[in-house]
Amino acid sequence: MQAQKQLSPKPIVVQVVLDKPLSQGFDYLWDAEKLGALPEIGHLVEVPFGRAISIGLVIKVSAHSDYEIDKLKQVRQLAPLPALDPALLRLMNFASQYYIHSLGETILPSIPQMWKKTGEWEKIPNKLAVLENKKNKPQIVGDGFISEDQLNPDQKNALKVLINEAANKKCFRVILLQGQTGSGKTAVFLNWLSSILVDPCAQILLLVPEINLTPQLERRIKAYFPDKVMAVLHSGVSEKKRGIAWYEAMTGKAQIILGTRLAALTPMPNLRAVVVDEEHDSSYKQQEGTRYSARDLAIWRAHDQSIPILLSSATPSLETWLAAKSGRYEYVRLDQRAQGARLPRVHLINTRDPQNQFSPGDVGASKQKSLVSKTLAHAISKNLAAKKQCLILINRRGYAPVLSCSACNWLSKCTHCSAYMVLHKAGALGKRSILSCHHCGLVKPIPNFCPECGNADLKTLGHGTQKLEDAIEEMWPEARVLRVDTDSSKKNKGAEALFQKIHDGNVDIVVGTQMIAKGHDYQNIGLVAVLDADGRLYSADFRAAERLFAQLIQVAGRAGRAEVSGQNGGDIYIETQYPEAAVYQYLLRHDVDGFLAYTANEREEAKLPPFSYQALVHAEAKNLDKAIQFLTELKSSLKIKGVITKQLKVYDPVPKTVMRVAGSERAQLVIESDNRKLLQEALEAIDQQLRQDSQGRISKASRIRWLIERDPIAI
DNA sequence: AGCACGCCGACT
DNA sequence: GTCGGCGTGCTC
Repeated sequence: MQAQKQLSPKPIVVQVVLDKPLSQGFDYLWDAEKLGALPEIGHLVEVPFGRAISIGLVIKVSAHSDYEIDKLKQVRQLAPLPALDPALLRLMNFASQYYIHSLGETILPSIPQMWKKTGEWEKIPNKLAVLENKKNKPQIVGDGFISEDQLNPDQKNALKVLINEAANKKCFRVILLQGQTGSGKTAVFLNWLSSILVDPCAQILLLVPEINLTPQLERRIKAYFPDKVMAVLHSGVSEKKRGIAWYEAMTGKAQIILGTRLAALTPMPNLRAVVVDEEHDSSYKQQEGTRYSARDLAIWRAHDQSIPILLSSATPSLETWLAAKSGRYEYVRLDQRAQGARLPRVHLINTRDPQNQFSPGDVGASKQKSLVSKTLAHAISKNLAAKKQCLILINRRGYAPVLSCSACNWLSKCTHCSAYMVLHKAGALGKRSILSCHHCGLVKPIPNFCPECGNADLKTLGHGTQKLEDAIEEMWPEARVLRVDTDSSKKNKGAEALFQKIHDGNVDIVVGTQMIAKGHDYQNIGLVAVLDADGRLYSADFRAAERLFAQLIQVAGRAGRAEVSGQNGGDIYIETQYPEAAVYQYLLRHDVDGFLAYTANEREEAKLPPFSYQALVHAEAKNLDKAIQFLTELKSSLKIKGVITKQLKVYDPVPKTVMRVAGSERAQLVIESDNRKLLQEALEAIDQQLRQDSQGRISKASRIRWLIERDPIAI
């Protein structure tokens, strides 16, 4: 009705997708005069939608619309951005289909917030001009450069394989670079990238896991490429800086794009090579919105654009390792530990063996000492005497995982979730001690009396980092103890400051979660201990052992990093009730390939991934029965339709491990097939069926929120 | 998804 | 008599 002007005989119609679970696009009129440009596929625009104003992406330009043309509204504004390039749009299209999410929901969240503030669009061209003028101040000083001729023979060989004739012509290659921590993988791939960046236009993408991104790596890259522009994209970078980095990547101004999973979706018109560091890391899997795997999408992208991609890891994922073994990927090994650093000695402490435990008769045996085995305590004392740092890991933050009543067995359950509320002592999250639910964030004061029976004697069960910190301080009063976990790094200005303290040698014993192991390379750690390692083995998830193994190998890599001549490799102590378990036995021998071969065998027999492909249908409702019933009905309708065959298995619906979260209850259905295509077709059919009797992602009949997830990492 | 429209229940 | 529950349909 507003396009009532002199309608030219040939209107310009654009189709726009929005960040909504709507599979269709919407048509709008394009007033080239008002918008000051002709439309292109990949343009970011502002459009009226319903009675709101929304942001969308142009995916089609034509002179016709299937909708009544005089009912079309007009595009309100065009972003001051070039159009997203066709290669990126191909990637987005693939991701949208593969992960069963709308195109809009796939593209729009990948665009930095800065570019979606339509009110700012007018001012941006000026701002960019100003920025252009005051640039050229390299804030990062390079450090850690190892030139090609400083590489050890192993590294030189690896590099020779990477830089060959094939590398000169544009072609798709996947290379697994496997080597122990300290074997110098980074130096190898940075030298490889440097051979690609000889082309002044070439862009390279370096993906790193969520927590691994530290100034340390940035400095190192800067040392290799002092004259290149680097764009850094991760959640620690401010909104504005991220927006600018993304823009520099999209316009080709930045040659090096360093970032976490999100960076895999960045437009890079001159992309020539990709590196995925720690390729096995689960943080490459997005767990919200379009649940993509950044590693898998990066491989797809490399294939689509005919460029090489290098996957680097000390403990490759089973998928990658098998592909390399079978010759589907190239396989490059770095088996020598660089510069004479030796592998740490692994010690398994059987906590069921009374010999390893303090007995009441021992001098100074106390409640505190029950947290640490006698064998470990001795090793810590010895290590401290040798003026080395100790790293003690426990995979639970807070003081104690549960509070309980000694009289009536009341436990501190969360009222909204099927989980216990964790006791945090004063000083961790606030000034007062509290109970906190790690699933929904609910915080409660600590009751003085049991809410059930009024008994005043409440006691804690189990222990977390806080309690361990207390115990350690009591056992080694002369030692300087530092706790590193999400809570303590929130209180300080990020984990970085804490890591620096360790670096500077201002700490003797570090207590913390897995987080410590992913931070830095430290120079003076003589001992690493893992308490209650078994915790992760109890999990029902079939990938638990694989994850634990990778974490333990990574942790072990922190010990004895010192590359001082004559240094020992350091010691790693693992407290376990099951020292005979395969994970620990392979770890004892540092036998990564043995463990992977063993795991591959197990998976093949059970026909589990990577010997089959999986997907999940999540369902969330007010109560579990409804969610289960919804999935049961879905399953039986699939059976009737003949979707379920010998080649496509649909399991029975089950409650999720943490069934209740924030007041709603959740169930899931596993779908499995050894045929990728068949699974894909089935998922598309399921999506279509569920959409038919849903609005958005909520079913009409039963008010169930549902979601399809492809290649889940935990089930 | 987000939102308006519309038709039935317990309330100032 | 109305305020508000959430079932239903639409968004170019």
